[in-house]
Amino acid sequence: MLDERKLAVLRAVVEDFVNTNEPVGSRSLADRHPLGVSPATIRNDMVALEEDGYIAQPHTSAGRVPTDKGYRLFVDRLSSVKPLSAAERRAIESFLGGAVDLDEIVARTVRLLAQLTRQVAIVQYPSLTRSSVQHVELVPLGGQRIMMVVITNTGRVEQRVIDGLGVVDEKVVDDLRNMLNRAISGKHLGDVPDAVDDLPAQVAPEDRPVAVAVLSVLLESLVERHEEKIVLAGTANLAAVDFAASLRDVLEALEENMVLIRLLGEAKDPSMLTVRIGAENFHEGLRSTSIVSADYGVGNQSLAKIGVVGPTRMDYPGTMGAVRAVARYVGQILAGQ
Amino acid sequence: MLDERKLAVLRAVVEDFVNTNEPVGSRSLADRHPLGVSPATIRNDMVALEEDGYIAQPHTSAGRVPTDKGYRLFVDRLSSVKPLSAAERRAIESFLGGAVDLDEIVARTVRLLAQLTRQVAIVQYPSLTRSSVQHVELVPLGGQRIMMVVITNTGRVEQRVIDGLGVVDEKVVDDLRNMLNRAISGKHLGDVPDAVDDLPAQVAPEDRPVAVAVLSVLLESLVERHEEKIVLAGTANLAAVDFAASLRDVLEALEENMVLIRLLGEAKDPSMLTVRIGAENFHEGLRSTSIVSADYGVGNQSLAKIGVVGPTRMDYPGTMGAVRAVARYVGQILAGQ
DNA sequence: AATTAGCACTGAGGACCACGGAGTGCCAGG
DNA sequence: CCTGGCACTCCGTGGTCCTCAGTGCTAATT
Repeated sequence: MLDERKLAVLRAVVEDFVNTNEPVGSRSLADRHPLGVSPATIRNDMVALEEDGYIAQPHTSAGRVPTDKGYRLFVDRLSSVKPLSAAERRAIESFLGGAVDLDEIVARTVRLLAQLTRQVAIVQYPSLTRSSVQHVELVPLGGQRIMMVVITNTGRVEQRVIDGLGVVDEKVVDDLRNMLNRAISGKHLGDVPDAVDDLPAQVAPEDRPVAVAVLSVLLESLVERHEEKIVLAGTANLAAVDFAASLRDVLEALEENMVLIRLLGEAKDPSMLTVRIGAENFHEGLRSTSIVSADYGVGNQSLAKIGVVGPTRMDYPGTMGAVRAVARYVGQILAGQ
Repeated sequence: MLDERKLAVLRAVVEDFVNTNEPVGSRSLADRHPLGVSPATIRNDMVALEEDGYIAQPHTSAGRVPTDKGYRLFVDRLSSVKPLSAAERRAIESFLGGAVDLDEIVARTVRLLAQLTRQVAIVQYPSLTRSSVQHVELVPLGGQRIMMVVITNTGRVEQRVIDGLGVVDEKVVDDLRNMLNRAISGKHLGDVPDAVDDLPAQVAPEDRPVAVAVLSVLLESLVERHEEKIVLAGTANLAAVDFAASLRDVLEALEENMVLIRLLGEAKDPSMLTVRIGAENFHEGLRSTSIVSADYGVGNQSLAKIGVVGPTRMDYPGTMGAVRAVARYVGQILAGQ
C-alpha cells in the first residue's frame, strides 16, 4: 500500500517543509530531490499519501503539508537520529565542564540544549524519589529553631526550618542527628518512612516532641512533596516560529511546571528518546508543538528527564541527536560529581 | 509654560492611551474627561505639549501618543501609587503564606507579582553579600569527599563538594567544622576572608592541606562568586503586547540574567520605587519596555530587588502599587522565617 | 500497468483604487 | 483666551483584478 517511493516522497515532503515552512508542491519536490520520476507521478503518490492521512492541503491548489501522523511515520521509520558534529560535542564538554554544583550543572545544561537546538529546552532536576539519603544534618539556629538539611546521593540538597519547638538543648540535637543518620543514611528514599518509624520510641520522653516534629518535617519534605523542579531556557526561540495556537498559549503552557513534568514523565520507554508530536500532547496549548525528551541518569539508573519543545515542524533528527547527546553528557558529569 | 490644564491633558492622554492602545485625539479626550473645555482648546494645548516633547503624533492627522518623556513626567508628577484593593492584599497573604523555604518564597513571589500586574515579574534572591553566616556545616561524604553547606541569616543555603583530598579522618572534619563556626558564624560575609585568614596556622601541619582546600572553596563560593540569582515569571503576558522592538528581542534580553541584574541594581534611591522608562534602559532589546523595581529586605536593610517589566505603555500607578506591596510582604515573610 | 505530458481549473495573495472617518491646523467670532 | 467652523490629510477598509503555484484529470507513451 505504501511502497518505497511513496515513503521517499513523504520523507522529502517533511524535509522540504521543515526547511522552507511552505507547503511543498510536486514540481519543486521533483526539482530538489532525486526521485527519478516526474511531477505528475509524484502527484499521484501524494494523493495516496493524503488519503492515508500522512499529508494534507491547507487549501485546494496549494502544496502539501505533513500531518501529525506524517511526522510520526517520518520519525519512526524514515529518519535516523543525527549524531552531533565534533565541534558540537566539544562545545558540550567545555560548556558543562566548569560547573561547580548541581544548580549550575542544571542551569548550564538547559542553556546549552536551547542553544544547540534553537528551541525551548527543559531540564528536570534529578528526582528525589529514586535517590538515597547521603546524610542528614540538623543545625540549631539561634533561639528555638532547627534547620534540617538532607543531602542525597545525586547531589541534591533539601533544607527546611523547623520552628516552634521551645528551647532545644544542643545535646539533644546531636543525639537526634546521630540516631537519624544511623537509621537512614544510605537508605533509599522510599524506605525512609519505615526506617524512622520506631525512632521516637528510642528517645527520652521529654525530648519526644522535638523528635516527632523533626521526623514529620523530614517525611514531608522527602516523600510527600515529590514535586519535581524543572528549569527552562530558550523561550526567545519561540518568537521566530508562528504557531497555529497563539504564542501566548504556548508560553502559558510552558509556565505551568506541573504540565511539563507530566509531559516529560510520559515517556514510553525509559532510557530511550521519546517524541510526542502535536496532538499527542494532551495539553491544549501544546497541540502545535512537539516534544523530544530523554532520560538521564548515572549508570543505567534514570534520575530525571531533559527535553526540547518546538513546533511540530522541527528538525527531528537534529533535535533528537542533541537531546540524546546532552542527556549522556549530563549523566557522565553527575556520575563524576 | 506648562499650566495646570496642560498637565491635566497630558495625564488624560497617558491614561487613555494606556487603556485603549490607540492614539488619542482631542474629541474623544474631551468626551471622556471632565476637562471643561472644547476639543479645539485641547488641540492648542496638545500642540504645546508636542513642542515640549511630551507627546507625539505617529503621523499627521492621527491622535497623540505619550513619549518616554511624557511618561516620565506622568510618573514623577501626575500620578500617585495606587494602593491595592483589600482583595488583592488578602490574595498576597494567602499566596505567600504557605511557603516553606526560601526557594518556595521566591517562586511564589514571582508568580504572584506576574499575576497581579499581568506582566513579567522578576525576583532576585536575597543577596549573599549583605547577609551574615548563620552556620557552616562540613559533612564527610563516603570516600574522600566533603560537602560544605553554608547557611546565611537570610535563609539562603550554599553547598559545594570538595574533592580530591585523599582520605580524611572524621575527627579532623569535626575539628575543622568547630573551628570554622567559632571563627565566622554571625560574621558579615564581607568579613569572612579576614576572619579565616589565620585558621590554617592553627591546625596540625598534616591536616593543613584539607583546611586550605576547604577554606578556598568557602571563599570562592561566598565572596568571589557573588553572581546573584534571579527568577522570572509571566513571560506569557508579553505575547499580548506588541512591541516596537520585536518580541524576540525582549525575550532574549529577559534571558540574559546579567542584564536584568544590572538593570535592577541601578535603582536611584534604595528602599524606594524606581521606574525606568523606555530608552532610559540602556539595553537595546528593552528600549520599548519600562521597568518598575523596588528593594525588599528585613528591617531597613535591603537584601535584593523585585521588579516588573512591561511595555512603556503600562499602568504605572497600578504596577507601582503591586510592586511596592509585594516587596513589603516578602520582607515581612523573610523576617518571620 | 505504470508513467508522463498536456491542459483546464482553483484559490491565495499582491497591487491598485476609491472612500469613509478620525483627527488636525487655522481662522474668525464670541 | 476660548470656541465653532472648515478645509485638509492620511490611515484603514473593502472591492476588484490579476498572477501564479499548484492541483486533478485525461490521453498518450513506454
